[in-house]
Amino acid sequence: MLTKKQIEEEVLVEMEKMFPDAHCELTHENPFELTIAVLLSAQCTDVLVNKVTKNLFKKYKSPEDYLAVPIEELEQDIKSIGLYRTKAKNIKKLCQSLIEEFGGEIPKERDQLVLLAGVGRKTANVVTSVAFNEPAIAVDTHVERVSKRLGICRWKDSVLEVEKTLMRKIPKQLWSDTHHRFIFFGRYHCKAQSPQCHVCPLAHLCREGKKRLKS
DNA sequence: CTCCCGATAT
DNA sequence: ATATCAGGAG
Repeated sequence: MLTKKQIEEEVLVEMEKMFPDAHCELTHENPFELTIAVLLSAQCTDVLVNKVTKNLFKKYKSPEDYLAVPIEELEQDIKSIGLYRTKAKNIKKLCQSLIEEFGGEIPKERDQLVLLAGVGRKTANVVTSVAFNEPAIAVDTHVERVSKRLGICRWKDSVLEVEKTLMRKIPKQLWSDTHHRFIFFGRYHCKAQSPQCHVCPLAHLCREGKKRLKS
C-alpha cells in the first residue's frame, strides 16, 4: 500500500507532469447541461455522449423542453448512448423535480443533488466540482481502477471507501485536479484492457505495474 | 446482487 | 466473441 508521502511526492507529481491541464471532457455550457451529460455518461464513453449532446442541447434548452416531448421521442434522441430507456425516464423525473422542488435550477449542494433521479454520489461530485468549483473526488471506473492498481487503496474497497481514502491521502486543494488527472491517466495510459506499463513513469511503485512487466 | 444497453476496442 | 465505457436504482 502506498503511503501518503509517496502519493503526494511521486504519484501526484508525475500525474501533474503527464496531464497538467486535465479537465472535464463532457461538453457543456451550464450546470444543467453538465448534469444531463454526466447522467448520460453512465457505462458509455465521453466521445459518444458529446456526439449525442451536440444535437440534444440544441433541441432541449430547459427542463420544460424535456418535459414537453413524449418520452419515446427523448428515447430516440439518446438511443445511441445505451441504457436509453432508464436515462430518458430519469431525465424526465429530474426535470420535473427541478421545476417543482428546486426553482428550475441545479442545486449546488451534493446532498440536494443526489435527490435528483439518475444522480448518485459520483455524478453529484462531478457537478459540485466542475460546475460549482467545490473540491470533490468523483470515483468513476477510471479513478477506481487506477487507485487500486497503484495500491492507493485495497482491491476489495467499495467506491465509497476509495473516495474516502483518496480524500484522506490527497490535500483538499488538489482533489478536483487530481480527480481529472486520474481519469486522463486511466483513459489514455492505465487502460482497463491494455495498460501501457512499459512507458509508465509510475510503474516502479505500482503493484500491478511490477506484476505486469515481469510477464 | 441484477438489470439496464448501444458503440467501440481488443 | 467478449470486455469495457466518467453508474444508478430496485
